[in-house]
This record gives sequence, structure tokens and C-alpha cells, in this order.
Amino acid sequence: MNIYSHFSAIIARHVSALSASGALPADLNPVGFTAEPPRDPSHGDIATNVAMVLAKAARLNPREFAEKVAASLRGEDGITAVDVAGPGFINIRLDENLIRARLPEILAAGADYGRSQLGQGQAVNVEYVSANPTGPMHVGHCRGAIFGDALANLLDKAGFNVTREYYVNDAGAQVDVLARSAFLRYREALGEDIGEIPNGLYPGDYLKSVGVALAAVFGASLRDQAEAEWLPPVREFAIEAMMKMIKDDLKVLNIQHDIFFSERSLHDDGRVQEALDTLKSKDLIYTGVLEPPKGKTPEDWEPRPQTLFKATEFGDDVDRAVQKSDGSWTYFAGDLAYHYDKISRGFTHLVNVFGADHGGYVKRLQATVRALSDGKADLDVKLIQLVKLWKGGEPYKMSKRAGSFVTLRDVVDEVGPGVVRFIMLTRKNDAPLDFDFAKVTEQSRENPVFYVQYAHARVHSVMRKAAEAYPGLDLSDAGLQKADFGLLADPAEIAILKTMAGWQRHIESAAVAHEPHRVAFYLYDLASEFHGLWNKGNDDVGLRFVIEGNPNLTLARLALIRAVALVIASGLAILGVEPLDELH
RNA sequence: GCACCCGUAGCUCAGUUGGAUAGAGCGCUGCCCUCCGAAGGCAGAGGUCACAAGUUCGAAUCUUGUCGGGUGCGCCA
Repeated sequence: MNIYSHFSAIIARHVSALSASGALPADLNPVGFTAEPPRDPSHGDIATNVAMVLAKAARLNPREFAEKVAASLRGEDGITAVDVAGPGFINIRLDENLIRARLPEILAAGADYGRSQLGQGQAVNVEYVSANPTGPMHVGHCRGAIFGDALANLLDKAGFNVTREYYVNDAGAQVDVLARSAFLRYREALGEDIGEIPNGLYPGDYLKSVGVALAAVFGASLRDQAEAEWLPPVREFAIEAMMKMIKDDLKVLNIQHDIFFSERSLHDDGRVQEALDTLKSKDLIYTGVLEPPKGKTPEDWEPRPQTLFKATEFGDDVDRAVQKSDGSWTYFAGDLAYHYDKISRGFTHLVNVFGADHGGYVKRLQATVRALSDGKADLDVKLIQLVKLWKGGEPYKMSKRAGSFVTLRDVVDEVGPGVVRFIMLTRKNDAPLDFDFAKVTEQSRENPVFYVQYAHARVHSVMRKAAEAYPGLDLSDAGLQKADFGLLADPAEIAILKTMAGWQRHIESAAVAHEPHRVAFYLYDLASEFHGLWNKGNDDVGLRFVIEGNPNLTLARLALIRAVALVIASGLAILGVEPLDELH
């Protein structure tokens, strides 16, 4: 049970009842108010602003309104006190047994605890990574990849039906360059001296093996063909090799997509034309001439008529070209068709995870989605800021192989996938992130991964010790559910129970905001509370978890800390991090 | 020139979508180990939430403008 939504409904019911009985004006619609834990715990367990939100419509002053609702709420099951405070807040104090009752719930649900039906199975498409299939992944890609994956996990946990998708840019000039680069390596594999890699081709060593594989498959048969002949098969072969490499990279971070969507297939199947026709039928396509771009005017700029989409009607800055003056499709035409395809597959929510350098595309894509879905689908674009690598305060560069970038593999090999994933999620997506190799492997409070994992491991350590001290006790989750939770009476114990009772609320708000970093911060706070509780046992032996000669109290406290471990595991699962039972 | 993002403690950052006296880590000061792991905990000092108007019961949060930092602008992909 989510106590906040539970009492929110009860408050609404009381307002409606007062309205019906004439104590409050008729026709009050009790929506748009909040029922949340107040910042200051001394204000109680739940604070609602219902009186302040509805006072105007009721033509009462907020305090007067609040007093009426408060009086009505007193005596409601589970509520021990109701006060009106400040400008008209209603502060509700809950029966501690109601809080304690979350404990068996957590133990029964396990790491699934917190799952919500908020999304009601609505179809959400999360598009992420979408790195061009022209080389291995570098660290710049991995933050977006992890973000997208964690967001997908989060939305799933909040009750949405999530599809994870990767847009493969397998059309256009880039993949032709890839093909030519691979062809050069193919000739090299056949024994030719290719010398320096010419400018404009990809120089990376990772293409050598592609050349070798090409030679193995095609023999020398391609060597003397014209480019028009060899390019398509080499391109297809190289793209496949690059995608395999990227998928392998993603796999070390435990990232898997449901769908790899080919840009080329949109062209091959005529779906670009189809999207264009749809826009035409809405009278959103015309032939026109664009202004030259401001700022740095290109030397070769010539005004020419082309096919344009009326993006400005949907909030974009300029209308966007769909076809070039020679009639061929622009890159944007592919995006148009791709998002049309997503909409026609029934998604009502679309999320695109892009690098921050793609900020300029947001408006035109949102215009596209609005135009093509008649406003029925929404698109949120999450822009991911850069990651700066450091090692002990010094900027970090690893350029071992050709190319000056640091590969994702380099980073994961050094610190492990769990650490990379967690750290990448400790900042808001639109804030730049510093990744310091020295700090993320450090075992201190400064390092949030360690700190959270330490809490989880500590619980398991206690459970192991308890099993030795009380060989007869059933310490399974089922056994712990039978504990006498009324024995948990210390304020710190009640406080941590309240934090755990708010887990679902955090999941829901993080999911709605598309902000998985909130999960990481919640876990850090929960871990902090747990470490504090642990240390109270240092000062006061009576507050330890395992109490000699008191199996009932021990069982209740073990149930509490086991729940902490389960909530941490639940949160780490969203972040895609494996919880650790012991540290070393 | 225009668009988007950012500006919160000395530093790095949160801030529950408009709530009550703005929080955490690092750093600084002072405490807590015959201890279930001190790999931790407690307390203190530190703020004009860049600036200025506006919206309302109420603004770090919403609007507009200014200043400062970043990213981007095309018939490229």
C-alpha cells in the first residue's frame, strides 16, 4: 500500500462528504492537491495543502477550510492526530502500527517492492544509444546508454509497457565512408600495402578484422570490381560487424534492446514517402526556399526551392527540409518516417535519449510527433551532457589504440559495470558529470556506489552473524514476516520505516519526470539512515540488531534491516547494478 | 544574430514538479571504537538560491528581462 495515495484518496473523500453535507460549498472538486511527507518531520507524517488549493473556489479563508477538513479527518482509521498549521496546511500524524505494517509487505514483495501501476500498461518507447555503426562505443555514448536503460527499467517498475529501441543509422554518407574504409582493410588483408589511411576515411584498427573477414568470405572477388558494385555488399557486411561490436560493448554493461530499427529499411519499404503523404494530406508540406542559416553563413549557400515541412506551425523555429533540391531525401525525412512508424505502432509516449550536442533537433522532432499523431502522442527528449574523465584530480586520456577516444570497454575493464552504471546515474542528465577513476573505486562515504553497497553488505553480514547466534531461528523472509513488529519502537527505527514506505512514491515521481538519478539519491539517503541506525548500536548496546537472550526483538530488528536490503536491491535493480552481499 | 541547457554553502551537487526555518558529501572545528566491520557515526561553523521585476495565500521552482557559462544552427549525418 502506498500510504500517501491512500490518504490522498481519504482526504478527497472527506472534502466531498463535507461538500455534500453543506459544511463546505457544493460542487468542490477535490483535485490538484498534494499529500506528501513534510520536509520537517516534526510537522507529522503527511501534510496536505488541500485547504489552500481549494479555499478560493470555496470562498473561505484557507485556515477556516482546513479546520473543517481536519475535524472531519480526526477519528479516521490509522490517523492519531490532525493539526492545522501555517497558512493552512493540514498535518496528519499516523498510527505507528500503520507504518510498521509496511514491513511484512516489503518482506513478501522482496526486491519487487515498490512496483506501481501508475503507468497502467501504457506503451512507452525509449530510444537510446543509437550510436552510428561506424566504430566501437566510447565513454561519451555510455552515459546515454546507461541513462536510457535505467529509465526503461524505471518506467517498467512504474507500470508502463516499455520497448527499448536502437535506431541504426545504416543509410547515408557515413556508412558509405565506413564501407570504403573497410574495403581498404580488405585490400590490406589480401596482401596489398595500403600505406597511410587517407583523410576522410576511418583509420581505426578495429576495421582490420573486418577486412580480414571480408577477405575470408569474398576472397579476391571484390578487388577488381567498380565501387558501385562492391560498395553495397561491403557496406552491409561492415555495418553488421560494427553492430555486433556495439552490441558486445553494450552487453558488458548489461544493456539489451528489444528492437534495432534500421533507417535504411524506412527507405526501402517506402515508409518515408508514406510519412510525407500523411503530412501532405494535412496540408503541412509545401515547396519553398529557406533563408540561409544565421551566424556563420556558408560560402556555398544558394537559395533553391525544396520540399518543406511546416514545422513552425508546431513550435519549431523554421520549416524543415524533407527533400533536397535534387529530390533526394534529407536525413530529417528518415526521422520523420521513423517517428511516424513509432506512432503507428501504438506508442503514446516516446522518449529519445540524445547527446547534448543534438539539442537543436528537439523542436523539430516534437513538431513531427505532434503533427503526425494529432497530439495523441508526446515526445520527451532527454539530452545527456558530457562525461569528463579524471584520475586522481588529473584529466584522463587513454589513447592506446588508434583514435584518441577512450572506449567504453577501457572504462568498464578498469572499474566494473556496476560502478560505471551507478556513477553515471548520480547526476541529472542535463548536468555535466565528472568521472574520477580514483574516487569511484575508493571505499568511503564520498563514493556513493560503495556507500550503498556497503549498507547492503552490512545487512547480509548481520544476517550471517545472527544465524550463528540463533541457530534455531527461522531467518528466511517468510520467518521474518512472523516477527512482532510492535517491538520496533525506537524513533530511528520508525524513521527508516517511513523512508521505506515512501519508496513507491519516489519511483512514481522519478518515472513521471524521466529522472532515474532520483533513485540513486534515494538509495544514498536510505543507506545513510541505515548506517546511522547501525552506529546507534555502538553507543547503546540495547539498540543493536542482534540482542542476546531476546530472540523476539532480534527477529523484529532483523526483519527491519532485511527490508532495508530488499529496498536497496529493488533500487539497484532499476539502476542495473548488482547488489553485493559482501565487500572485499 | 537565433534556439536550447545551466547558474543553489569555499568546492562537487540534491532539492519530492509552487509549500512551512533551502539540504548532503568534500574541506574546516570538536567529539564517538575492551565495537554485530570506525570501510562508519554525532555535533558545529558556512547561503542575498546570479540579478531585477511580475504572477499568488506562498517562488530556488512558473513568466518576462538582464548578466555570466555551455551546446548547437545547413539541402551534413
